[in-house]
Amino acid sequence: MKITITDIARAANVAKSTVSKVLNDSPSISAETKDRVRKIMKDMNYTPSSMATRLAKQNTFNIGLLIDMSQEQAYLNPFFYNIMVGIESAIGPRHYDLTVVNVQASETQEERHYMKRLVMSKRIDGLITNNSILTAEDAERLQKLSFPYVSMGEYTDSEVSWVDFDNEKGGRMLTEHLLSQAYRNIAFVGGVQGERLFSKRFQGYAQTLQEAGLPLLAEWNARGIADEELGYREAAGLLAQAAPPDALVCMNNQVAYGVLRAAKVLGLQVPRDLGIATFDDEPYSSYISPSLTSLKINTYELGACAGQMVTDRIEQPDLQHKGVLLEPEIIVRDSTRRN
Amino acid sequence: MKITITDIARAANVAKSTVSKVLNDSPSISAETKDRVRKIMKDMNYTPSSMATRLAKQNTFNIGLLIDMSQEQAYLNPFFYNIMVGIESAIGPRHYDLTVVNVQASETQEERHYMKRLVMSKRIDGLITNNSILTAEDAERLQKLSFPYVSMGEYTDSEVSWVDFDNEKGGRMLTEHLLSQAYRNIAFVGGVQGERLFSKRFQGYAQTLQEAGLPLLAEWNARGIADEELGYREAAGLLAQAAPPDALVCMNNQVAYGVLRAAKVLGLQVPRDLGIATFDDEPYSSYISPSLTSLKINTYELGACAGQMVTDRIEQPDLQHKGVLLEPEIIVRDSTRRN
DNA sequence: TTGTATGCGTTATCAG
DNA sequence: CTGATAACGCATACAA
Repeated sequence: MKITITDIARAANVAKSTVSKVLNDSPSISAETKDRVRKIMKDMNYTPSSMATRLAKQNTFNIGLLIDMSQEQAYLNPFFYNIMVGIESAIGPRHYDLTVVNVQASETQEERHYMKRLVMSKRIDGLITNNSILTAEDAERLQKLSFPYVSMGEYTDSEVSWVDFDNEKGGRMLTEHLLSQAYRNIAFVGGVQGERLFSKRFQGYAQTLQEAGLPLLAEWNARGIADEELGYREAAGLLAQAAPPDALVCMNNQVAYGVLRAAKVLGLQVPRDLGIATFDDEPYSSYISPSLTSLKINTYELGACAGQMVTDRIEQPDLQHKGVLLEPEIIVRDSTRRN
Repeated sequence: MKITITDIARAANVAKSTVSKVLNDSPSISAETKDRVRKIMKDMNYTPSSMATRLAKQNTFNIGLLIDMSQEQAYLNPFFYNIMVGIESAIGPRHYDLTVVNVQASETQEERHYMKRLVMSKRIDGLITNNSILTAEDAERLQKLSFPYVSMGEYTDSEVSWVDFDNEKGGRMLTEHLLSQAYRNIAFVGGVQGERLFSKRFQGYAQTLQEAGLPLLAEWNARGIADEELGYREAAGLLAQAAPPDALVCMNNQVAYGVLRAAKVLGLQVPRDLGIATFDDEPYSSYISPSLTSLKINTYELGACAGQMVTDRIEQPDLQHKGVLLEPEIIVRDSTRRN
């Protein structure tokens, strides 16, 4: 037997509208009435129905976070928890909830498409996604609806609000650090040609080498899905050459683990014979032996920024789209420290 | 300019109620009418408002997942993503969404208590939480409301539906494995006395030793917050004794990392001089050197089970409460392999 | 300052 | 098989 605004109105001998105004702390209600009604609400243990409020107010105070859960090893998954906490830290205080939604490849079927399920049916007020999920087509549809959304991951194709880490700068930082440690033959391992994430990272690496007047040997540019196996295979190949590299920049930690294994098998001392620096500072990088020099991205900050941006756009619909680049941080550990 | 059920009714020359019945595929509507109305819905790009549907149907098709995001190193956090995917795999096909909610310690304030915010205001139809968040008091309140909820983590205090891994059996499995590798002086490192999780794990360890007729030396039962630092400190202490242990069961991976560090500092060979087996198989256990023998819990399965249970309870309110114990799996790696 | 009437977009209960 | 009308619980313009 649930109690509604009508019950409160009856008990307080006022109109429903008066109770509603008390709920919303309207300035046009006397202090006495407010106190009296509030006391009754408390006594009767009344909580307004969010469904009714939402229908009347035409908003949900709910943010959707899109994830493709079928990609088990996707770029951001190991950091997912921190991202989520970051988002929550930004939207929670503004009274938004976070709904996590699975977007499978099977979603191509009209029926279950998230656009219909979430956006058109008004299940959420705003959307956070990443650029691997949000197609250009969907971005356009969202814009036509002027629906607030933010992409985690740079987005250049169209007018989109996004936040990302400066991967190009990250490539520079890792490479410059290796140069400072007197490594001179530096290769880049992992990453699929054409992939945005790879392109940026590689670009930073390549530019730094060029500016230092060092060669960029084509055969060192190994490419493939960035996992442990690739790291091992490519490193083994590179290090068996006549003039092998003396340092490697790895696309991610998995690749670095593979590289490390290859170095062990070949009897190379890290960091003496081979320097290893990697993108992404996974929680256990420091427990690996030798501990890995890596590029830390503050995933909490990434989420917080995305949450901030999406609520901003909800509350100020005419806001200009913008992209935000966050600064990475290099964590120097044993795998490159040879001074 | 959004279109509603009224627009469709007008365009199709039928009553709103007829359109509603078409939406719900009511058997009392002729096939012709259905086809005609559906075509118009498609032409006009109509999607029903979930807010209105929810208000009318009095349900939300939304499951809440409670997390205390302030506990950064909480037990389940590293596995959070998998748990979430597991939950989604169970509730998604049943058309439920997942809302992740932050429950801070500050929640003690009446105002923002999740009970009011989520349950009383009918923002969700069911709740998944873990036993470190759900107080006995709240459990009782939920029961009085006969609100569907499931605890991840064993729950003995009251009538609660829960799912957990068999931590006692896990303790047995790790200890039995160490015995099979001819270790005889086995200590247990990490865990706070009185903590449910620790008690179960320790119990399995202790019983196995007892059954093998081996002593359980009190001074080896180190206790404290289970992190890397504790692992290092306690292991260093234990291994400096006159009759040091030849194997350690670790409360979690962090502890094991600390133990490993201590062994290195003391110049002990793992696994020859010291066997190390640990609870929880974090993703990078296998990259550690030596790779860690660990107890893997299938976190996806844990989430899937919780999701299954909560939707079952939503759809069958009179279901009996029950507890489910899932089987862990031991992954034998180098840190204990000395045969 | 408070009350009345109407709207939010569906579903559900009856008639017809 | 279809339609009119009343819920669902709250918000809001307009009156009083």
